[in-house]
Amino acid sequence: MQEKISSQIALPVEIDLQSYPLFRQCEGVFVSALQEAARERRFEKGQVVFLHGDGVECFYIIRHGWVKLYRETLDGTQAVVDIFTTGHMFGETAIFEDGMYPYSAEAVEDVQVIALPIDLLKNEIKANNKLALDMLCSMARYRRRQDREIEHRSLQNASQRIGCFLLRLLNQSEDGAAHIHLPYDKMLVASRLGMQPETFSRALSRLRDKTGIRIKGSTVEIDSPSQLTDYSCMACSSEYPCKDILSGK
Amino acid sequence: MQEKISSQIALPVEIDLQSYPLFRQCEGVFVSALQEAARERRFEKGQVVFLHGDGVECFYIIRHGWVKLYRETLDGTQAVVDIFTTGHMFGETAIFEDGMYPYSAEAVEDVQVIALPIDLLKNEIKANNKLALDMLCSMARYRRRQDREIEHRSLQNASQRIGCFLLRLLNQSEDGAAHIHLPYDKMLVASRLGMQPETFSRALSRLRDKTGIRIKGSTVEIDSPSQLTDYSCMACSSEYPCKDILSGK
DNA sequence: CGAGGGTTTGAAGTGCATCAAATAGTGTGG
DNA sequence: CCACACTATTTGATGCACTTCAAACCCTCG
Repeated sequence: MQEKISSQIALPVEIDLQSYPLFRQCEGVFVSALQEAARERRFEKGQVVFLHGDGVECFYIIRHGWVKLYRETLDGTQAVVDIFTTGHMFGETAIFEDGMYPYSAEAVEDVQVIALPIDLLKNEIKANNKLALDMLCSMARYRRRQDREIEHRSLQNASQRIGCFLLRLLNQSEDGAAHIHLPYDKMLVASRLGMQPETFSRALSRLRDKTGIRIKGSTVEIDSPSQLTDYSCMACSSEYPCKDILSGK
Repeated sequence: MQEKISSQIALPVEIDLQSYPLFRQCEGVFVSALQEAARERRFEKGQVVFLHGDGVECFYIIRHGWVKLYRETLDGTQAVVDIFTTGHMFGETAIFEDGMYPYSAEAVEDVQVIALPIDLLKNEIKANNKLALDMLCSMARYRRRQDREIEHRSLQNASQRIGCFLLRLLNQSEDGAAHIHLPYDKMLVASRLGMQPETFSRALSRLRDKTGIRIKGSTVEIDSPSQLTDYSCMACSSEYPCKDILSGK
């Protein structure tokens, strides 16, 4: 399934970097240098953006589409680290690694990204304290997310994890919209939540029976979100109900 | 088991802060301000250092003993986030939280810590780019650890997790010492690894049978560490054999 | 010695994974 | 627009790993 194709389009691109939280406070010189170096690249579904261990030159901002970050064990099992979409940045933490990406990245569907040279970021962080602070905040946010992830994996059962996942999608859509659309196919949701597709299917049915949600294909209708939190957040140590940490980009 | 006793000793204390990686590059003024504000506190086994959600005033450096960081769910289950000993720092990430500790801390055995006012650190990070960079590195290190933790919990079985834990203890003792002592009681090791004490006991026996280690009470003798890596690192996506990330303080 | 924890062992239950097969859904070419 | 191919999803059956409950053992310390 993984193909590495080097014939991606890499064109200069117009982009308002200062609309991204990390660069909001940055000075014009740095931002214009970044903007000048920015290149648009497109990847088709299944294409690999970079592989774990590749030498690092760029970090990426997603303009459109979905990308999954994953790692592989010696025996070939794939562990999905995370799945990102529009507005999210990835690969930037390689600054603190020894020049290698800490995971692989693959387009989950056709995706359009901005590639930015990581050296520029690295140097600016060294020189610009505000950027360093923003980066610290962003890493702290990520850290909270990871902490919660670890907890969820050990304390929540499959149905509760799905419920929690749905609740976070609810939070992201401004209003508490009563029906939400799964962002990508169920197999991928399953791997994001660390379970098998079969388990996902069964766990989702169980969740339906317990919380009165309705499922039509990849759409989920939720009449009473509180019933969902009651069930899902029971085994979670976060504040009740769970505040969305995911949305931080 | 949790008692909150406010009658801890809090005495001024002499300490060479610059021997800690985070402060190595810091200027004299800041370091002496910190040193002046440093207070020694002792906690007996089972005593609570702070609770999740407490207002944050201090962060801590462990001088001697063991502290566990944990969170609790609504139904009272305790999830051990981590267990730290001499030289480690904890509570400092509260800088990026909204004035609350993100977990609770409890002395696992009698422990001696240095309490330092977190405001000083917060202000210095804002002013001192080098400190911010060191903090970034430290968070990146933590992040790698967490990433690996998530992976281990989903890909390794109980015996492999124990094997991995032992290997990290081996790395920490400079030579590849052939026998190591469990740092705290088995119940706690079990919860650190996210399993039940009974599971730990059984999994350790299985590990013994598979890798030829010998177990005498809380001492483990390892003749061939390579046999241990062969078995434990099989299900892990890190470089083989697993490099120690834990040791970063 | 005896009480009380930590640790081990046994038996039974639960949840998820795995393998296998049926079904639904999607896109393709005719 | 239909039939076909292919993939995603669901369902069933079974197995394994870990948990849970219970009891025995062991160790330490008063």
